[in-house]
Amino acid sequence: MARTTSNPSKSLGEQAYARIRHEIISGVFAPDQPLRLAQLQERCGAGFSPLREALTRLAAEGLVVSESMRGFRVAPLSLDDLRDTMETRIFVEAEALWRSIERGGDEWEMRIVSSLHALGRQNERTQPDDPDSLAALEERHRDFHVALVSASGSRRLEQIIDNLYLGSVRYRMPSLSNMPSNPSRDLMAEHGAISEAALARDAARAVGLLTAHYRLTADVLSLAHSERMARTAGR
Amino acid sequence: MARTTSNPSKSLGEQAYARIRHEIISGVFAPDQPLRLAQLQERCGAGFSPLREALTRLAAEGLVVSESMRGFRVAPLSLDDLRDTMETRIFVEAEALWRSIERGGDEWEMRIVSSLHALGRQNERTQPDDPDSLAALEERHRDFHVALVSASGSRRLEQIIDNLYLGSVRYRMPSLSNMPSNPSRDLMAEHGAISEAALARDAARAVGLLTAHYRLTADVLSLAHSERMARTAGR
DNA sequence: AATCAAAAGATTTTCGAAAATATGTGTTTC
DNA sequence: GAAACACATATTTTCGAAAATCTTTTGATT
Repeated sequence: MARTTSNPSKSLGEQAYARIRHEIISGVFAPDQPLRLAQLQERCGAGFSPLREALTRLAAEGLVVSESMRGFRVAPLSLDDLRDTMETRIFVEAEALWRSIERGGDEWEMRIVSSLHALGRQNERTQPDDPDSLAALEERHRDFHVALVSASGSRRLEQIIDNLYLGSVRYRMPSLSNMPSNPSRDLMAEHGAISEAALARDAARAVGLLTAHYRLTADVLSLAHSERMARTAGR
Repeated sequence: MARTTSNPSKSLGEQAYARIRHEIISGVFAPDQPLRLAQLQERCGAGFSPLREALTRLAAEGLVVSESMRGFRVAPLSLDDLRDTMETRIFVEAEALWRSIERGGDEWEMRIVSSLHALGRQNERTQPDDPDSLAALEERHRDFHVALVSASGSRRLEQIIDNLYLGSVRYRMPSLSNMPSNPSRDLMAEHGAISEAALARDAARAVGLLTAHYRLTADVLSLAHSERMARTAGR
């Protein structure tokens, strides 16, 4: 079979999955937007079977919703879901961070240091109007937070944290592009302080700082989401 | 199209998903067993597309694993996974129970009382050699534990609890059928005590009892799993 | 006997036509 | 005008053949 675009040694289903996933996260597909097979077939260059497979998988992850015999839609966003997701992240990641501080070794410390460094570098070079560099920044940001909790010793907690991150990232992406440089907030300082407390094995302080970091983020995103909803409703 | 078996107003994909899910949980398909499309096609009477869709969904839920270009297998079981899953259940359900005790109203209390009652009834009439009644008992057991934490107010916690239950139920099913009546354990008494503490709004006691209940279960299941592994390895 | 290559076989993955279902439009009836 | 029905269109869902890929067997060579 002739691959129209490229051959990254991945099945078409995998490619379609990755692509649709990315386009939902980055907002190309808006919340609640119907995902029609014919439309995706053209866009992804794949047949029905791999597309349905990709959508089913995304539905299981919570990025799309599927109604029997009526196809798929991008999963909706809501203020309630944002708050719930962020509070649950705090609850789970606080525990995972605590355990990581107790159990983490050199590898864990190295991962924190290096991911924090990479986050800072990407932060310097990111242009607010360049979607690619924003996506890269988000990736670094995720890597840092994953690194913090990566020594919990629990595969299950890791999976839960992954899924909760996925549930929250869609609220952040539009904020990133609309808020070039946040005035009253020094994100790198917050990240640095968390990292410092974690490496000093001060679990209580690290967890407190992480919690505050997420609560602040939740507030910022809530505001941005509400404004976006108000703007969209008036169209 | 002529449905060979029945028409429960569900798509073939849904049917196949429910069936394979049930057969993995109940042990018809053993851990690590390859799931070949041709075999499933015959057994489920569905074509490739709905079957792949069902398997993809089960893979996202963690019941099967998928290797690119090499198909699907039933997800393996392990002592580590069992321990991790049960400890994570304790962590998450303890929080959800605490919140439910704080927030639950009449509906929550009614749900606990009625599901406990139904669990007791099913417990009386269950025959250890009847797979159907064992499945019904497991269903009642699940309903009771879901009821306990059903007033947490967090959709995310509920989803996590659902998924963790799914991750642990496969370890319980074989134990149920091999241990007709557990000698040193009165499960109904444990459930009754948890229910009592929850309804009395004694959060600390309820959480303590629930934790002990799950720890005991984890120990029993660990033992049973180890014995099963030893027996299987020597064949 | 061990090693490797090519062929044969088995299995997964993809495609597009056909069936099943949902949605929209117009017509009739009251 | 509103409800009810039939028809036409749009969309999802399913099927089975064909292509792509992996696995095993065969056979030649050292």
